[in-house]
Amino acid sequence: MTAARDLFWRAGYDETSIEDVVEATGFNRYALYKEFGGKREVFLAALEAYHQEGKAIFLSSLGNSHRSPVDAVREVLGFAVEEMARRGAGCLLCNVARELARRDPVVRARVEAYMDEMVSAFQEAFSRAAAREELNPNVAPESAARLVMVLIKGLGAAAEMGATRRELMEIIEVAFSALSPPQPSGRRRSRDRREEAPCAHRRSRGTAGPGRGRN
Amino acid sequence: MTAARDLFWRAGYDETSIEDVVEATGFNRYALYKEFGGKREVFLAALEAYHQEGKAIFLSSLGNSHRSPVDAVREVLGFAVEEMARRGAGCLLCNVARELARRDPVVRARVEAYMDEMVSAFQEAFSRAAAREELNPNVAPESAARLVMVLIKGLGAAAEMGATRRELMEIIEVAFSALSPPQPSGRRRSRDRREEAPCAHRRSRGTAGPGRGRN
DNA sequence: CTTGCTTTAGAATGGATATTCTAATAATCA
DNA sequence: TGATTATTAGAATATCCATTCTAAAGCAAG
Repeated sequence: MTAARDLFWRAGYDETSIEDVVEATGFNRYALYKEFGGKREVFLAALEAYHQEGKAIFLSSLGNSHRSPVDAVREVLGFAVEEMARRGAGCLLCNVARELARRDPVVRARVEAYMDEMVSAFQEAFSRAAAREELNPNVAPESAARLVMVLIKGLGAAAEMGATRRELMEIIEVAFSALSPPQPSGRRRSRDRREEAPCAHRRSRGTAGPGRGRN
Repeated sequence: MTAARDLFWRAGYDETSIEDVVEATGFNRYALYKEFGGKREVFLAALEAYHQEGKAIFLSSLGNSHRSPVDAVREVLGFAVEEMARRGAGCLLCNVARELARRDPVVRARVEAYMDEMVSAFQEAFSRAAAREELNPNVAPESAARLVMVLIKGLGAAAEMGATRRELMEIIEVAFSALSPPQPSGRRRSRDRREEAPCAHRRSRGTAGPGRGRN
C-alpha cells in the first residue's frame, strides 16, 4: 500500500494512472479492481494509511511530556518539511484537497475529516501549552492550530516549487516565534529569545530522519 | 480575458474545458485557436493578466509611504484573503503551480518567474521596513518574504476548504505578530503590542474591497 | 488425467476533451 | 450585385485512460 501511496504522493491522483499502480504494487489490474473496487478506493486506502502514519508520528512527538507541546508541534512540522523537501512533494492530504476532493464529495468529506482531526490535535496541544504558560497569551490556541495547518499547506506548495529544507525550516522558526510567550519564564530580556528564534539549524543534519515516508 | 481568468481561477486548468472558455468569452472556438494557438496559451495570457493586476495592487499599497511597508504587505495579504474567501479559490498562480506547471516546463518557468518576482517585492518591502526599524530584527527580510509567500499558498488552500475570511485574517495577524519589532519604538512594554496584535477586525467591514477580481 | 475454479495478460469498450476539418454563413468591397 | 474572404457551428479525429471482457494459463482436488 505504501507503494501506491508514494505514487499518489509524488504525482497526484490524476497523473497517476491505474497502470502505474499495477506496476508499482505488483497487483494484477483485474485483481486490484476486485479487491478495492476502483482507482478511487485504492487512493482512499492510501490516504487513510498516510493519515494514520502522520498521526502516529505526531502523538509520539507529543508523548515526550517533558517537552513543551509547542516544541512538539514544531518538531512534527520539521519532520514533515524534511519529507516534503526530500520528495519535492507537499502533504498528500492537502494536495488531493485541490484535485480529487473538488469533484468527489466522498473524498472531500474524508479529507475534511482528516484535516479537522489535525487541527483539533494541534489545538489541543496548544491549549495544553497555554495552560503551562508556554504559549504566547496573545494567541488563541485555535488560531495557532489554524496557522500551523496553513503552514503545512503552504510549506508543501513551496517544497514543490523547489524550496530547500533549510529555507522551509527557517520559515517555520519565524512563524513559531509568534507562538512563544514574550518572556519565556521569569523576566528575561528579548535577547534571550533572540538566541532561540532564528536558529533553524538544530535538526539540520542527517538525511532522512523519522519522517513520514520510506517504509 | 478576465472571464477566462475567472474560469481558470475557479476551476483550475484541467477542469476548465476549452468549451467553457468559448462560452464564457464569446470567442468562437476556431477563432480562439487562431488568436492564441491553444488552450495553454489562453491560460498563459490569463495568468499574465492576473499577475499584473496583483502587482499593481501591491505597488499601490506600498505607495502610501507614510505607512509601514510591513503594514502594506499585511494589507495586500488582507485583500488577497478577502478575494480568496469570496471566491473559495486560492491564488491562481499557486494553484496552477500544482497542476499544469508540473507537466509543462514552459508554464513552470513562467510561474517560477512570477513567484520570484513576488518574493523579491516582499523582500524589498521588508528591507525597507528593517531600515526604518519597523521589522523584528530577529527576522531576515528574505525569510519574512518567504513566509508571506508560504502564507499566500496556505491561506488559499484553506480558503478552498471553506475557511472564512475572519479565520484567515486572524491567521495573518498571528503570523505577522512575528514580524513586528518587540518594542515598537522607545522602550514600551509588551502590553502595548498586545493591543495591536490580535486585532483582526480593523479592516473587517465591507463586502468586497479593492481586491483582485470583479472587473 | 481430467474437471472445475481462480488468476492473469492483453484486448475491447466507453467517455472525455483538445484540436482540426468542413461546409455553410456572413462580411467586405469592387 | 457578385466575387472573394473571413467567420462560424458543428462534425470528425485523435488521444488518453478507467473500467470491463475474454480467452488462456495456472492450480486444486477427485
